Amino acid sequence: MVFQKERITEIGKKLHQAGMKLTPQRRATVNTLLKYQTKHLSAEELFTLIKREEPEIGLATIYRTLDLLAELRIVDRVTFGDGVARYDLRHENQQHFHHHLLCSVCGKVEEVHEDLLTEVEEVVMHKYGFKVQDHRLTFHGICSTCRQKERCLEQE
Amino acid sequence: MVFQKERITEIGKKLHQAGMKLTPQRRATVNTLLKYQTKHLSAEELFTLIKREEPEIGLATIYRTLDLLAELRIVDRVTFGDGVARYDLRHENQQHFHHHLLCSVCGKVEEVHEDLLTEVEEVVMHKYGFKVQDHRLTFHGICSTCRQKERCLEQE
DNA sequence: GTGGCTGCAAACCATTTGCACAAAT
DNA sequence: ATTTGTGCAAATGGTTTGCAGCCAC
Repeated sequence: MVFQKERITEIGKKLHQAGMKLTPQRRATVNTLLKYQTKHLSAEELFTLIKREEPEIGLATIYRTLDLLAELRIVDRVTFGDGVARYDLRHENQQHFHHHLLCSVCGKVEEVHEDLLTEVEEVVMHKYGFKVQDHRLTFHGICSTCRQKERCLEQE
Repeated sequence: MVFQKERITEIGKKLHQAGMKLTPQRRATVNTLLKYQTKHLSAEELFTLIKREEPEIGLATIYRTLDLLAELRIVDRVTFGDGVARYDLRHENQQHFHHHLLCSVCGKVEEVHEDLLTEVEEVVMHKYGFKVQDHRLTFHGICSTCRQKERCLEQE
């Protein structure tokens, strides 16, 4: 990760603008989020990973940091229907939140970074007078890997 | 609601097909879901309402009924980011789940019943090899009412 | 020394589960 | 009789909160 350092500095700036500090705990949290970008980790999972870097950290601090980062729109909270919140780093300059493909066979979550919804949002604006600021889109279905496996089994 | 009775009978059939009964408690639950179709009620909210019809009912029964109805794809569980699950009746013959417009000012949730995503699902299929079975789409933004209010304030 | 930040433990609260009893077939 | 469903109370588990101490400016 070449960009990691600058990304953290940049996040540090955002924090300072909001009158807050980039403490070691927060740094470690952001670090871990960066390192496991597409993994959709829960607070508990993050806890385990962050401890390696910052062994004294408490789970509550992580929740508080994530709340903070969410408010500053640095991360987004996602839920996939199990009762656990997961945290995704918002990509830089990414205006809208990315989408997810949730495989109902293996549980894997893929990310889709194309926007795809510009037209749909036009419709929502014109037909419903609703000014879209953000969205959450998750497709449930079968991922390519699982589909291939299914085909193999059929051929037996 | 003219259609309510037949809708319940139909749901009763689905239950029987799965080897289960349409008990008074379940009937009351479905009734209430029908009555408050677009309200996105939580289990607790449903509990209060269902009690009017079936005062002896326990909250656990409602959770169990909702699980059952969700498995039979009669209702869908939705979450809007507060940690509470809400339950929406799936419309008859509706292949895909409807979308939601969540107003960040007043908190109101509107429903959008047009599909809107057929093209997007094509892309997901071809580019990612992902076979879509269902989706969850929520737009966050400002509803028409709140936008009008904002405009009035600006003019002062 | 004031204000934000932290760790810990306790509290919270939506949901689930165990169990003994009831209803239906 | 066996299976399915129910109400109640207790347990669960992710998340939040209160608080005393800590750190930086």
